[in-house]
Amino acid sequence: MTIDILRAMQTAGARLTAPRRAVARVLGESGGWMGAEAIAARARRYCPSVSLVTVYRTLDLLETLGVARRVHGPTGCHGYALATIHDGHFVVCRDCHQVIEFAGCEVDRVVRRVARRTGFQVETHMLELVGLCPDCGARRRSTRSKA
Amino acid sequence: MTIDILRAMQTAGARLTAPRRAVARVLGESGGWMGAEAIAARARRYCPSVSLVTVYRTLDLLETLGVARRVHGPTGCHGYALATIHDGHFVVCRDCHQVIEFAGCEVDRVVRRVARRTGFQVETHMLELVGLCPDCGARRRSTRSKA
DNA sequence: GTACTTGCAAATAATTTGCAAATAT
DNA sequence: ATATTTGCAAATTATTTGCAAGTAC
Repeated sequence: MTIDILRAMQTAGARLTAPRRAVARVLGESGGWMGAEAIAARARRYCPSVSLVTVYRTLDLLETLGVARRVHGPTGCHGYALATIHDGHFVVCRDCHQVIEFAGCEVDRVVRRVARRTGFQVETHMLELVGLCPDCGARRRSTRSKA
Repeated sequence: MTIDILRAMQTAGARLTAPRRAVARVLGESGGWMGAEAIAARARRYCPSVSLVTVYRTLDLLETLGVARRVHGPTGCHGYALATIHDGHFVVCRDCHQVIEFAGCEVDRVVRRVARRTGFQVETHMLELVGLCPDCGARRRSTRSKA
């Protein structure tokens, strides 16, 4: 996980600095998405001096390299998650922020159909599913039954 | 178009004020998405005093009523467009901002498949296609061939 | 008449930029 | 050695809120 991120940066000719390693590690260790502020807070475990600004810059870099992807909450708030599938999308849990990736090809059919019907030359698309992960779903059900 | 928006507000028990009529009209006349600032500017044609704050508030209302929908540009900037299909999605032109809706049922299959595979209980999803509309696509092609 | 709306000004939130000092290669 | 990267402070952008005055019903 983390290693892949570091390798991607290195391959791209970016320097492997302590702040960047820290952000990569945080993203690699998290099984979900995190906001910039949270990433910065957590990254300070590994690089105490890291600033929020650098986190933003690093996230930009990682997004460009395709190893991290933006998560758009329904409310508009942004976060980032590790991207391991090329051109994938996320299902995100609204409770615990866990994310699971799925391949973009699952929607390609829809994209092609809409493109043909509308005459649009579709270049990109954003898709994100939001709901409850199995754990949070189960927790909710048991909590509700107790009430 | 515009009438439908007014009717929806009325049905919901919201008051039909001049600012709201103006925003509704702007959205109804636009064949694409517009940002809050642009909507405010245009709405002043019909209600000179309308403020940006009220535009935001009205857009919130219209979104709640389901007659307008948020458009999430790839860069994160937000806009709004008229929503005529229940639970639909947009294809948006990155040049002229034109939007065309398509039905949500086109992606339901994908959503169900991913839900089953991941065990997530999917509640909502966001999908947006971005590209060039037929006109802008043609314009680009002819411009490029001249160069 | 009354509850809902508006507009102003100010607050908030999230992200970006200029620039000198620090550092990976 | 040098070009890249960092952190600070300040700027920007987008949106929200408190509140008194205005208005639809």
